[in-house]
Amino acid sequence: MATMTAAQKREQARTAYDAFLRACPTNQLLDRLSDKWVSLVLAALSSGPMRYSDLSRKIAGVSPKMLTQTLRALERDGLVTRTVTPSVPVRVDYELTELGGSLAQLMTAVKTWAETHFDEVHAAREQYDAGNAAAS
Amino acid sequence: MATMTAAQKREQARTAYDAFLRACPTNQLLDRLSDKWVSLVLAALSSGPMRYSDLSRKIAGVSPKMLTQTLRALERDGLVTRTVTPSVPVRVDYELTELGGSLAQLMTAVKTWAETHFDEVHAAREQYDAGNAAAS
DNA sequence: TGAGGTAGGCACCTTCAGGTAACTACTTCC
DNA sequence: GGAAGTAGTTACCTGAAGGTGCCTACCTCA
Repeated sequence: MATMTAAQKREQARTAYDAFLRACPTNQLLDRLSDKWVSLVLAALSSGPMRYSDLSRKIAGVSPKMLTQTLRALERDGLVTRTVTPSVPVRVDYELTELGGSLAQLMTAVKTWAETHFDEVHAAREQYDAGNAAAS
Repeated sequence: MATMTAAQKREQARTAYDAFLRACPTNQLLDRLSDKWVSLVLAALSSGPMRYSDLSRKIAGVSPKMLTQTLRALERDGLVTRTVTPSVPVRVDYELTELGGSLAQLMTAVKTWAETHFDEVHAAREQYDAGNAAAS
């Protein structure tokens, strides 16, 4: 029975995890929030509504595919609104909803934490790296 | 000059992005925080110190590799402490530092947001999906 | 008149994060 | 004496996220 220990345990653990953590709606939202581009788009939009091309310029490193994908996800979750103005060249504006705004505030709080404690983290890193190098 | 438009622009954009956003220390910390396992480990440790195997059981879905990797990263950033007790089988305890605790509180705030607004998000999703299906 | 901008969609292709499995050294329990 | 647990490390491999290029359709400006 030695052959099934690892596999079986893994299987059991996975099942337990699915039931215990994966099914938790909070976790699903957390996953969404931890997306790389979501925070950037949220930050960009927190200074007011923007058009698609404005966003792609402001965030710069984002590919059109990812930008569209991220915006669709945020729109689906009711965090941003997508307003199409059927003018001469079709113009599309994206804007934070109230819900999105409240989330953006939270992200700002996290950002503030990062800014406040960055020096501590940085010091810890240097100390860790130095200790690591010396220990060898 | 038509051949360089896309490539050149992309290059420029990438450079601008690197200088403008990637170099921002806050962004680096944000990246760390948005890690999938970091939040889970933080949540697990917020209820008190735990041993390696305790963590691997509690979080379940995590592989030993990812757990070690996550813990090392957190330790390096001064968010958790790693205490080795050279007892009979080497025993290792992980515990949140003060810094880690403050971050865990922030994550809890985000979690609270997610719990509070989950129904709104869920409603938005259903509406979006329904509208999408009907529109076709 | 054709090049460029606006708002993406589609398909391919690469990369790398993360999973899996196997191994270590030491000890204790059966 | 060997199987199992503790705390990992290492090498290998896959799958999915994300990047890139190419396409549309319409309009305007040089």
